[in-house]
Amino acid sequence: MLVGWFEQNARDLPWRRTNDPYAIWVSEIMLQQTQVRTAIPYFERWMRALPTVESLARISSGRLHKLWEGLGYYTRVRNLQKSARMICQDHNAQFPQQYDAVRALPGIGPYTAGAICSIAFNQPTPILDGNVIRVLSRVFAITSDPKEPRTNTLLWQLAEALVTRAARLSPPSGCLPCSALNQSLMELGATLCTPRSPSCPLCPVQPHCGARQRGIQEQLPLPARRPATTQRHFLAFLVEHKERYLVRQRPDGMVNAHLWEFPNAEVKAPLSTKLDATARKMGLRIIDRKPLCTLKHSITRYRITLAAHRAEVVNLGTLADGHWFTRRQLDRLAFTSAHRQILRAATL
DNA sequence: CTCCAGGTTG
DNA sequence: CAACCTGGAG
Repeated sequence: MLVGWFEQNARDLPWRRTNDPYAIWVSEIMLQQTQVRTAIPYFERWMRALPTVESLARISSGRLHKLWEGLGYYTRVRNLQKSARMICQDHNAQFPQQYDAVRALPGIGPYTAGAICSIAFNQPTPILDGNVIRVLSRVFAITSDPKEPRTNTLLWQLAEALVTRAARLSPPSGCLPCSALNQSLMELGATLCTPRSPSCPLCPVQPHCGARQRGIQEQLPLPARRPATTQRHFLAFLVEHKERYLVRQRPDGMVNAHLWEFPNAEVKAPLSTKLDATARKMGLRIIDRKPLCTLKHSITRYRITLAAHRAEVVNLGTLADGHWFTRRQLDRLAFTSAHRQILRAATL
């Protein structure tokens, strides 16, 4: 019934048009922490640029990060390449099919390993992501915190029982029952069994849904409590000289590692009286005290306000890690979303 | 505007 | 268990 609904209502997504485990792996990594709508154009561009594991293993770091620019969580893309190199070394460039070998690749945890093995290889491996947690919490009316170890174990057991039963039932010919079952659960969570205002009247499972019967579907699953946020303020400087712009690359091991950005510094106060002093410390002088743009963004628990100002160079030696690039060259570098926005504001 | 969602890692 | 990032919903 659920699978029947899925076969009638599945969205036509690019990674559903392939059974190449490499493509399915790439799509699953992109879909970690990322909305389907956002991932689609990235996936299509990626598969054109890097159609095989070997091409991923060989691509330069710069081009690799550019393909991921704007998706966030950039360790994902470095883990993709690290895994591709492991696959070339240890698996003869063939994507492994054993669950344990899949799980051993960096960036692949229990969810992603289960998703790849079930979707690409039709193995009865369970999956439990945010969508499935929501669907199972509601169908089985689980009122305890899904993050709590006992409840989490129960949810994994339910997911496993469902996919195992799907494998056992004699399938209609030409159907991949484990793949279809797991994708059905996720599709239901993504389209009908949504976090807020679920579309219960359209749901194929509605007659069997414990939460719906009790009228508590809107309250499940129990929301996670979130950490307190911290305000932070940054000043960034757009330095243009002879048609070139001053940028730097963030070092390994920090937030947004390997991505490019404009020179910037954290300041204590939002409307900084330290604007000139901050610039001077970096060997720069403010041209226009009116910001080129101000923008807000968040990284984990930090709420960041960033103001960008045009500036000029006073002392070139102070910014040791600076590089000068033309506008055209900047377009080939991977920037964080915040700094890509500065560039857009500057050259619009 | 604020709040929220979301897998893996160290 | 905190850190990682961005886009979308309300």
